[in-house]
Amino acid sequence: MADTLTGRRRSVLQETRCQTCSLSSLCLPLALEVEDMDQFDAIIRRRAPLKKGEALFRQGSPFTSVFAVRSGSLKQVTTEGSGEDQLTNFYLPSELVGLDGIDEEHYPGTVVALETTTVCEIPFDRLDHLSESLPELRGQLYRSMSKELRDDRRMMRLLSRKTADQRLASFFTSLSERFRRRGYSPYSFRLSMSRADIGNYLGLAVETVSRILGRFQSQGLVAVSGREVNILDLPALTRLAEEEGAH
Amino acid sequence: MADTLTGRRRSVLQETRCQTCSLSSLCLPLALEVEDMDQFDAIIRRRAPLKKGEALFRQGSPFTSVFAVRSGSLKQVTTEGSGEDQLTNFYLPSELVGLDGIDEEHYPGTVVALETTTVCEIPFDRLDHLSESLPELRGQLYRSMSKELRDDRRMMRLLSRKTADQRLASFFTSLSERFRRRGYSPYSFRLSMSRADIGNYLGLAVETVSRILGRFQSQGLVAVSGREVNILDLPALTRLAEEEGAH
DNA sequence: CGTAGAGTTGAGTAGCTTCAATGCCGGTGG
DNA sequence: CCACCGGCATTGAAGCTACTCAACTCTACG
Repeated sequence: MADTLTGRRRSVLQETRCQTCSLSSLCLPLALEVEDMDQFDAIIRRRAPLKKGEALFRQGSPFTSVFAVRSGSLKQVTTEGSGEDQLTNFYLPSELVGLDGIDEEHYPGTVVALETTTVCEIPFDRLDHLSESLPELRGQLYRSMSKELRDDRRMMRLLSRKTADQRLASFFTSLSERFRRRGYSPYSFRLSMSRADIGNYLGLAVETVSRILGRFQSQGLVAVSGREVNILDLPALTRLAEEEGAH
Repeated sequence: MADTLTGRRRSVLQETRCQTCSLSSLCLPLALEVEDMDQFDAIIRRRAPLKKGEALFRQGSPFTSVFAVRSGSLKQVTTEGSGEDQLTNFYLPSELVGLDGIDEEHYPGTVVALETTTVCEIPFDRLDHLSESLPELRGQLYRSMSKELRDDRRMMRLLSRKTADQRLASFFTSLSERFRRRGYSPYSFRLSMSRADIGNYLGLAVETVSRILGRFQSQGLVAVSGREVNILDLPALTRLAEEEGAH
């Protein structure tokens, strides 16, 4: 009785178990059996929601955990030397944050919530240890990192070969696809990041982002109102994003 | 007797064991004890040397193994859609090739030898299995991937915020550092890649690479003759590479 | 010694940046 | 409740970086 009460209280408070989490089919424990998932569940630490602008962790602080996004979104920002910040990633629900901190023992960038955001904290030493006895978990972890590597390569390609138009088209089609996979509308969504964030991420000046958004709008590709986005012609955007011959 | 003969023949032929490999302090088995290294050694497959221009594997072929570079160098090239190739990485001895193929089950790019090159093939299923019982090996694998993630982020920063001069300065300082760590001269080395490769990698036109090399030379930063490079003022190059405010 | 590919050099230009001014929206205090 | 303020976003004009195109030279290799 005490048990069920506690259980119920916890789950009402923060929907606290992986098994009942709507993201479990996308998240790290994806491949696990029920009893294995319990083990995994046991090492997770829930966190109080982050408010917009709050940091999950800061660049240089000691690496202890990776985090799975439960709701909301975040950005990762790296400050190097004297230079300005570089925004290296946006994170959506079910994605894993902090994997690039494993070697070097500290986080290589600051991760900040773009809106009210909840995350699951997964202490890395315990995750590593558990991955010893759960091959599926280990595999999933390898796959997550590998996927991030491939995404990074795609980003390099974007930054070195694509025009500003193609970059923005890629940005929208990629977001659209990510929303679709998570069960949201791929055509209509709200951007949680500012134009400055988008520009920084894509290697463009804010003004350029703004101008091209305007052009896309007049071409009937998207309808943008502030941070509200409606994708009107996804095929055309996709074509534009993949198009040959930049420069 | 038969045993020792076989052993001797193998080691003469291709210096076949991790324990006698001069790279072991940089390579994957770095953290392993002697007896563990034997286990690791047992799963490695040696390969005939690749000639210049030969592919280690091609984009889209099934992912089976990762490879450790033993000598020589390689480039990774990704062809996407109709667009041109994108060169995403150069690999030097002790570095691990193919980690971005783990998920998706096929290699996301073609890897080609830039000169005569030898590699050790490490079948991934056996590596994964071995990593179950060898935590140090597992940790090293996580760290390798994590490091690659961080390097990618640095590359993104380079591509989106740095001027052509800064990119080339970064390229030289990074190469210099990598040679130094491997026990070669950080000041004098031979480029195994063409100007076109460098340009593709750095997101610059060949002509731009050539022009800036000329300028660096006239500024007394480097002496370049064909593919032979002498770094004359490493501190200045480093300063230039890290310098504030691009664009 | 000749040729093909690699590398250099020059001229003109496109695309994006920078600087500057103005418009819009959402939150806060009177 | 409304007016004001500050940050975010848009728009315009001018400038510069790096690209393209084109011609030429060098170098490696048969």
